[in-house]
Amino acid sequence: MAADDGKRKISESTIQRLSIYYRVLSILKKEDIKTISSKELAKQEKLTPAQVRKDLSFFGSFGTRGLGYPVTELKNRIANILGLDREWKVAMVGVGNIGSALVGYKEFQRHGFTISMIFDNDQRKIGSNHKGILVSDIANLKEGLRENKIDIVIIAVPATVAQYIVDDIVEAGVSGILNFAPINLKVPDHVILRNENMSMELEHISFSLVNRESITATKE
Amino acid sequence: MAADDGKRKISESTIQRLSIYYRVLSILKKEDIKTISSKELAKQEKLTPAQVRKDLSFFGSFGTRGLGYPVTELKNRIANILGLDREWKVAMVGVGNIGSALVGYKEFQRHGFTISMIFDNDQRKIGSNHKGILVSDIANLKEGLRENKIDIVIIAVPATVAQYIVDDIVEAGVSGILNFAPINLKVPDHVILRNENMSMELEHISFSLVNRESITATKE
DNA sequence: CGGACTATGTGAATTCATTCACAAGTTACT
DNA sequence: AGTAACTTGTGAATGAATTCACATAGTCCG
Ligand SMILES: NC(=O)c1ccc[n+]([C@@H]2O[C@H](COP(=O)([O-])OP(=O)(O)OC[C@H]3O[C@@H](n4cnc5c(N)ncnc54)[C@H](O)[C@@H]3O)[C@@H](O)[C@H]2O)c1
Ligand SMILES: NC(=O)c1ccc[n+]([C@@H]2O[C@H](COP(=O)([O-])OP(=O)(O)OC[C@H]3O[C@@H](n4cnc5c(N)ncnc54)[C@H](O)[C@@H]3O)[C@@H](O)[C@H]2O)c1
Repeated sequence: MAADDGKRKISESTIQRLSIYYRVLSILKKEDIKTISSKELAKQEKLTPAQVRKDLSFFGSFGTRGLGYPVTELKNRIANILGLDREWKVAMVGVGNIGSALVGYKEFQRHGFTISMIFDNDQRKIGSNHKGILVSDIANLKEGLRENKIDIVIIAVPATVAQYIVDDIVEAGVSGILNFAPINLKVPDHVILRNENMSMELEHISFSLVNRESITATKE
Repeated sequence: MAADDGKRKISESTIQRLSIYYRVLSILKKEDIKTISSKELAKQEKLTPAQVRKDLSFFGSFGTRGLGYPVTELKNRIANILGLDREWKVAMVGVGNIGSALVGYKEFQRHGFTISMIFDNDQRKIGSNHKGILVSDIANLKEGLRENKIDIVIIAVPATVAQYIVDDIVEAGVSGILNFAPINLKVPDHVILRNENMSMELEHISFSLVNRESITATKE
């Protein structure tokens, strides 16, 4: 039977959870644990066993009844599903506060995302080295992305210029974008765009705090 | 009728969207636009008008039929719902790569989140200044949080020590935590914990890229 | 002031996601 | 080999979120 790569519709949340399983499995593997049941896997991350099994079942059946899932095998299989069994070439655009923090982030490399190019428009930065990567002139963005066959671009420039840059990135044929600017970028349908908006996370916290303040609300 | 603060169950996604509406409304206000319809508001962010109206309807009815929503009023109301009409006292724990980027992030301040304390365990950093904030010794974490009545803590320390620090934070009575370490932290039910996991976002992108590669997949 | 138009607010219908519950496969032990 | 104990994989049931569709209420302009 051919590789299982139909066009099933996988929900956003299932994808998120696959990442979570992957992380847990990596740890289990390091601890030299050979198998894990859906029950255990679920407990670690406050999910339900049924959910774990259902998520995995979308992609095949990897477990052994009565025993559980083989850790290493499942980890590899999830890596394959998530596309972590290959190297992704990543470029960073904007190497200011957040950009330079991210360039040095080990976790990316560990999951197969290699940042190999950096672009900026600041003359003082262009030509300099950041963690061993030469900062290129933003003027060369399109050619640079094409020549280096970049798969994914991380946007870490001010919101005001982000759309222009995204347009170039799309024109250069890149179809994966991770955006840190707090703005809704417009991209064609075939481009995968994800946004990381930290203010929104804080706002979620403040909402939750406000809407449960009653717990401690002793009048005055 | 008294302030509308029942215990309705608002979905995660509605809360996220409120943040989005808030951002759009802020821009509209700056552009001096007085009213906006659910249709327009939806279009800006690729949502449906019905969804906008439904989201807002959970909290009351702010619109005018035939006209739309009054921008300033709605913005203020959402600010109130999200708890952005007050100041939140925030502390940063760990001022390395990501921690120091975040300390200087203007957007937080603009939404009412004021970072007023920083903790670290690195002797070279303790006592120094980061964007005008004195770096305190992590040993003083609990007292510091209590004395300064910190509402929310941002965790930007290595994953290996994050849980210990969270335990202290919880003991200190803080009930909002934004975590950047790629680890599942355990907190009591009354504590609001949100995780920001950037690798997961990249993995989401690679998953999507792999699962639609067929589009450009001309065999070799 | 009246009629054409516009847009809200919301039950009802639908779609999507999670949980239940159990038949069936595997282990482990005697 | 037989049996007790586990745990998967998955349809069916439930629950949650989104979308539909329309009655209702306001605007706007001549
Ligand atoms: N600082 C944070 O912690 C943080 C957190 C989340 C999101 N963000 C967002 O990330 C983006 C960058 O934030 P920052 O704090 O790093 O800002 P920054 O000003 O420190 O960095 C921006 C960088 O982009 C470069 N740049 C500006 N215009 C450019 C252009 N046209 N082409 C190429 N490069 C250009 C600048 O030279 C600078 O190096 C902003 O959109 C911000 O809202 C920042
Ligand atoms: N660098 C990034 O772009 C990035 C992105 C996302 C998430 N993260 C996560 O954020 C965390 C920090 O990453 P980083 O790159 O800033 O690392 P870093 O090593 O640059 O910074 C960590 C800081 O925490 C301090 N620290 C260590 N142990 C401590 C303790 N017990 N008490 C108080 N402070 C302590 C260190 O002194 C240092 O200042 C990690 O968990 C990392 O996975 C980093």
